[in-house]
Amino acid sequence: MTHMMILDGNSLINRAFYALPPFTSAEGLPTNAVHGFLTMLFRLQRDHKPDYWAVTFDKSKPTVRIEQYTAYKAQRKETPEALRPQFDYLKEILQVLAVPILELDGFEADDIIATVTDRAVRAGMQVSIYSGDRDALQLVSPLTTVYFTKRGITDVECYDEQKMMEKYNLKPSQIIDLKGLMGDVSDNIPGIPGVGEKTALKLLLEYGTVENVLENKHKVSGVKLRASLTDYAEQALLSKRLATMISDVPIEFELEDLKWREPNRDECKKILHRYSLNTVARLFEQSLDIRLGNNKTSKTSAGTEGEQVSIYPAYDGPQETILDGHSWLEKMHSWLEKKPTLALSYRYEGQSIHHGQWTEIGIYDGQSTFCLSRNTQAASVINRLYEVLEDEGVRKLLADSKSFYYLLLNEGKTLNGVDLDLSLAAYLLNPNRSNYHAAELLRDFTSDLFSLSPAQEAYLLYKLGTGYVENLAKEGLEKLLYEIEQPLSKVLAQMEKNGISLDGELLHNFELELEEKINGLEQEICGLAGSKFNLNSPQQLGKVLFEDLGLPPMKKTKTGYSTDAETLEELRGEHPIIELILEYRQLTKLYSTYVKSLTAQAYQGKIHTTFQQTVTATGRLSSTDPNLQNIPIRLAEGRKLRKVFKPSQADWLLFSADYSQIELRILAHYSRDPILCESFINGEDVHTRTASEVFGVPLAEVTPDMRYKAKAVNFGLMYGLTDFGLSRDLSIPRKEAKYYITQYFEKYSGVQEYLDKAVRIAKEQGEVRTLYNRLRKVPELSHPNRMTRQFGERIAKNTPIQGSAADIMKIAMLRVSEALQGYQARILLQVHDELLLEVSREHLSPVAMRVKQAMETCCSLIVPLVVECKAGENWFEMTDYILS
DNA sequence: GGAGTCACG
DNA sequence: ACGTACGTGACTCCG
Repeated sequence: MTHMMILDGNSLINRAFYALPPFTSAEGLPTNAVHGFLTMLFRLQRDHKPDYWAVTFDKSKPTVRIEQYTAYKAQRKETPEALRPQFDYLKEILQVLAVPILELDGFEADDIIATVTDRAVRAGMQVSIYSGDRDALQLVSPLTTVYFTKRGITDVECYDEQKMMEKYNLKPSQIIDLKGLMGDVSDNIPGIPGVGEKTALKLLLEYGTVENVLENKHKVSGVKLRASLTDYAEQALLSKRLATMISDVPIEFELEDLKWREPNRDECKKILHRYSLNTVARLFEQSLDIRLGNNKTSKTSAGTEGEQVSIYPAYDGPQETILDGHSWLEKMHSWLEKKPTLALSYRYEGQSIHHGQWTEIGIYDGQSTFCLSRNTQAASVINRLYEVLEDEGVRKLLADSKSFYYLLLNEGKTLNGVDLDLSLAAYLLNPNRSNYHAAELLRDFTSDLFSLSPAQEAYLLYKLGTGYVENLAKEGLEKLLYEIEQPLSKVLAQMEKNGISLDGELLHNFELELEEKINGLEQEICGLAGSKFNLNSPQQLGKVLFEDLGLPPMKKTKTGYSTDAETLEELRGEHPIIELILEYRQLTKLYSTYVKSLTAQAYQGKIHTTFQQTVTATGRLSSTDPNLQNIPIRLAEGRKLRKVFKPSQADWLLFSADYSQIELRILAHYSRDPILCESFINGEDVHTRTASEVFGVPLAEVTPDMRYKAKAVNFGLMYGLTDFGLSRDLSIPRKEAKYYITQYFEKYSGVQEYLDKAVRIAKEQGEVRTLYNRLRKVPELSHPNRMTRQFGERIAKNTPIQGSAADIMKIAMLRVSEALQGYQARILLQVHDELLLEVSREHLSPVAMRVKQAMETCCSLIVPLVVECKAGENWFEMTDYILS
């Protein structure tokens, strides 16, 4: 059985510190606790050979339990001077040892242990927990054993269910009841005064739980005890809650992150000797040898070794079939005839997909696996392969189809007949994963991860697909996948391939201009400050402003003074330097993030971004390397940068089509609020109408300021508006903000009802859905921390809106892409609610009409969808394009 | 690698 | 009393 070992770092390092005499490294650093901990760790590695392991730590941030009970752990002594730095030494060493560390703000090591245990047990693993804290005993189960340090640190006592019954007459789940009654001095959990271990155990033997004890308190013998049970009932229940480990903390990790990995032996020895841990270093080598040696034997003689067999199967598919050129042609001929489903995997060379060439393609055809290498095959075979790939009838299953489309586009070929893209499928099933690469997806599925050949990978993807298809059906995600995401990846690949052209000369001029201005500002600012310092360092800037120049600090960050634009804006007028710094910030941002990076990333006059289809939790796309979805527009200086984006050919134009107020329209659709719907149906300016409603004045009397405020309310709505947020954004008192919100919801009561309902249903289901059934789980909604729960509520309000807008735009892109067939026009970029195209002048008129039409009709809401079109010589000079 | 900052919808 | 609007990506500093 697969075995996971979890060590409670805090608890064990404390034990080690007190158990060992103080000794120090050659440099004089205290190392006794580190020594003790590592000795234990290596002995465990040697004797138990974990398949997975992790060390958990508390973070210094307040824990969730403080919220419930402020005295929690209040009694705890300060960490001794000699122990404090050892946490960092240990973490540093663990990193080199390739031992995973788990910690999370706001949660104790215990909670993380509970969470990891829960996940591991669900995955069928056997878990051993090492701790000096008796709390951990609540996790004991048939699959989970707790090792409790007795004397010293390496001397441990093993607790399973039987042992607990023998020793305490308790089931694991009753540990929290025990704490609830007797409390815990070290954590300052009160329990019931006068109730110690003996009484508590007696009560629990009879009544089982705290609740049941309290219910039957009249039956309990002893006047004093009965009185205590009455007086401290609440306190007992609270104590029980405090003692309960949280097994669903939002810590991000994959079980596979915790897999035992072989560390770099030399690096490990080096760092251990640096801390003068020579004995430990010897133990390390010994334990590593045994761990590695054992690994080998368990692989060759799985089953006889017993313990070390993974729950996942090792690769058990067909051996790769080797074909000569002639047999390849025959095989591919038969595929074209019989139309099997092919699972594909691919490898490529080159720094990125955009300049890459595929090198190997692994194929599984339902019976045999193959691998085709481009270098060793004749052109005739490769060309035949392209025929297979382009054959719509030969269905394909693969991961990250967008990249494969792109690699084929590089060859002037394409891919047809994609049945299942596993990356997209996995994304729809859980958009919160961090990684959707083939290798990563297969980690859920097989223990053989390191040396998969393309052929083996293809076979495993095929098998993985079966489970995905079932789950997609269960979650109702098939249409979204097959009709939206999968076809879209082909459109995206083509957009990336198209790229967008840059005016290199103009860009260079920008660069020179900015350099000059920035240099000037730098001089001026240093002059005013009276010293030379690094303007890019918020820390140094804070010191100059708030210490040297004595300006009043407004906000603080974790690390010091805040110097963000909002803060500086308030200080404008206090000192001439402020204005210059704001300008410096603006210009350097333009320079380094945009001008410099675009210059560096241009390739033959074009920029090819990557659209990420599996990144956001809401279903939006994202754009990277470079990000072309955040090119400046709001401020005039930045906006000018858009001049450098131009059509790729003479006599072509850029054309943009953007959805007007798509998110508010979706809100209108969801809520069916009469006023909001009427606004859109009548084609009113929605912010003006909101202002009129909120301020109670006729439409004609709405002032720009009123409209501005109403607009902020409308935006805020979709994010889960708070008075604080609104007041900050509008620089108005909170009371005023609150008043607007109240007014808004009074008028737009349908919106309020909808948002409340959205949260209620999300809480019931633990998830939210979009118009096209896109799924996002929201575990935050049932989180013990209030802040986290409120965050979950905002997600529940926002995701259906943002996500539905994303769905609609994706459908629109498919429709637009079809509508452009036969025209001199290409889609270049998508910026969430805007599509940027390039089109020949000649075809501008019909293309504009078709694009607008496609976007406005691709989804039918109870309010109209409206698209606004612009055209121009570059992305700056865009003027409204009125359809004739 | 995290924190701070800032660009976009 | 506390910390606070949703979703992203990139650059710079600094330990």
